Amino acid sequence: MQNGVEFKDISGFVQIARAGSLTRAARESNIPKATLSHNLRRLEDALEVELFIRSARGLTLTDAGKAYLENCSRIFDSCDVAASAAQRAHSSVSGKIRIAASAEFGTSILGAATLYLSQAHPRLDFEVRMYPSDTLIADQPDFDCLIYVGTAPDSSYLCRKMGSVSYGIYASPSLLERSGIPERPEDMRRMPGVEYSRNGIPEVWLLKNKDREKPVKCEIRFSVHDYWMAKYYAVSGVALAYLPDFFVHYEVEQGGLVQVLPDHQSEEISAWVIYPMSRHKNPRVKLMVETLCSKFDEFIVHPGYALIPQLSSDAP
Amino acid sequence: MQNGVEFKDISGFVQIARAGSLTRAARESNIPKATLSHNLRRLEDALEVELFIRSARGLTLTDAGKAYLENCSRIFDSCDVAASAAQRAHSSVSGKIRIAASAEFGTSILGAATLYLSQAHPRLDFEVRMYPSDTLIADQPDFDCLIYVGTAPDSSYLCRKMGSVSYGIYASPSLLERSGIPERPEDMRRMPGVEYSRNGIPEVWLLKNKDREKPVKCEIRFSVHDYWMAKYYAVSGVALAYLPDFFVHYEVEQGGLVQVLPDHQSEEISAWVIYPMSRHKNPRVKLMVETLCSKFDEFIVHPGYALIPQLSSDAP
DNA sequence: ACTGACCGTTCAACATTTGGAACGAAGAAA
DNA sequence: TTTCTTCGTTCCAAATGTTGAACGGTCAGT
Repeated sequence: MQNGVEFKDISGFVQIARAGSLTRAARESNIPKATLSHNLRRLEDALEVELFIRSARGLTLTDAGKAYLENCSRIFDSCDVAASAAQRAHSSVSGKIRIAASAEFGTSILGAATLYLSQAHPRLDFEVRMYPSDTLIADQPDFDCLIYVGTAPDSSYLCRKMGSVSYGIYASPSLLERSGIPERPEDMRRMPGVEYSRNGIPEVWLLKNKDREKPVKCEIRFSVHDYWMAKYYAVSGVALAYLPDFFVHYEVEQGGLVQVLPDHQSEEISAWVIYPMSRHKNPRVKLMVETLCSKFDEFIVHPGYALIPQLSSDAP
Repeated sequence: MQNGVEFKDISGFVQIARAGSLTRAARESNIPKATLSHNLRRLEDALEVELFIRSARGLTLTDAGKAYLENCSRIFDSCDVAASAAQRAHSSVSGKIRIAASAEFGTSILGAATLYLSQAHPRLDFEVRMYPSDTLIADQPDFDCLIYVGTAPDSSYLCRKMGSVSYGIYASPSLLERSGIPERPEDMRRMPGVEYSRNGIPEVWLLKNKDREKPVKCEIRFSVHDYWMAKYYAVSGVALAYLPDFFVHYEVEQGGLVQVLPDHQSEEISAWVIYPMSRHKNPRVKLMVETLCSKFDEFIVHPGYALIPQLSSDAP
């Protein structure tokens, strides 16, 4: 490649050659004459060839100029080919989308969402990554989008609210049969519970009734950092668990779990889809985000998996 | 074409992609990291595509980046093709060379030189242009080179000395027979002469003998602005003429002219080949100039044409 | 945990490029 | 002839690009 030649020089040359004069080219392309003149000179110097004969009354292509001109369209074509190849690769709704979520959301929302998208867009592949809920977002470096529940995190990411979830306290019918059905939060004091802790900090069971929200306590017998484990203990009838409603939708429907104090629910907690802010919109990511947000409510009630109550572990 | 993309950006991208990291590419290409980083960003913005995934520990090509990279060599190839096409057209010793000279030199030096070159370089064409000796150089705008005798002219042209010529006074044997052979310059006072004038200024007949140079006068009966006409009158026996030696070489050899006062010659007068100074060397012009300079002495004694004495006009 | 090497980005001083206006040359029109 | 128009080039202030050094982040090896 000739040293110092730039695209603008070549494109300026082509315009001058086509227009037949520097002044006309300047008018047509809205580039000042001075600029075109400078750039043309630079091109000639780099090529070590005079492209035009400067007569007093305008420019005339030399033989070398004609030869160059004939080959210029090829240059632009090859650039366009390369650019559109890159853009096609970037913007095709195909290829892999890397998506991460904590385990409890993964199998419910993500399972349903990716299942849906995989059918709507056959050329889209998925790399779904579950991470323990106590992992920091920053530790998941290479993802296209990530699902997060709670307070919106770090500002170096874009957050979009998908919807909201609320929590309740759930127990298996067998547990309630044995210990009785609590009628007030205080009644749970002596009942066994499973505690979910994130980053070592136990989750507080917040319940709201008639605009008053207050923490509820019970006797913690299990501590886990995975909602699946918490649900497992609840379904098994050994503990109360504080769980997202949608996460136990199926188990409730099947009678494996019942909500304790149904009129005491947590606040609505926002569920976010988070994606790195990139300077160039990626249609794959956009599609994923749009889909998650618009169909959140559908996805949430169709968890892919559920725990079936295991009667064998029901009684000691 | 994408707006603002330049070659340096693309070539920087290729180097980064090949080197695998920005730092390594910077080291290998001696372009600062900062420059590569900026240019890469500019390319990505113009393409509206992310070419690399920025992980903490280096850059990784995206699918789009891979697609772009695969097409980049084509871009450079097309540029090289265009550039070398232009250079070939410029530097081939073929095509037309436009050369100008005053008439008396044209048929002698130029005739021989172009004849020689046309045989040595079959693909070289010639456009030979004669002009009256009193025409200004500046009036000959489009020429590759021009032959000029006398003081070196305008500085906006390159001048190269081919050699030198000297002048003498010539007459036909018949004239000398009638009027007698002069033995001193003063003896020509009453003899008829033909005067060459350039730009309306008569040429002075300067003769040098024993380091003393002085103007010679005779009775001017003809005034011309073309050496061919002057020679014509001399050969016809109606006038003395002050002519370049080489220009009458053939006529002297054939006995049509003899030199009057052979030990009185003019100073050596330089003959120049003049060509426009162009920023880029043209091998055709270079060849022409070299040939004229190196073979000047050969060309000068082989004039293409000569005047044959016409006896019919010898006597009234 | 701490250090050290290495990564890409940012910053600010510096260099280059750009572009409106003025210029000089040259044909056309008066 | 003189004037007018059109051409490409040159000038220089403002916009843009370049780049060495400093920076914040990450990882491998103490």
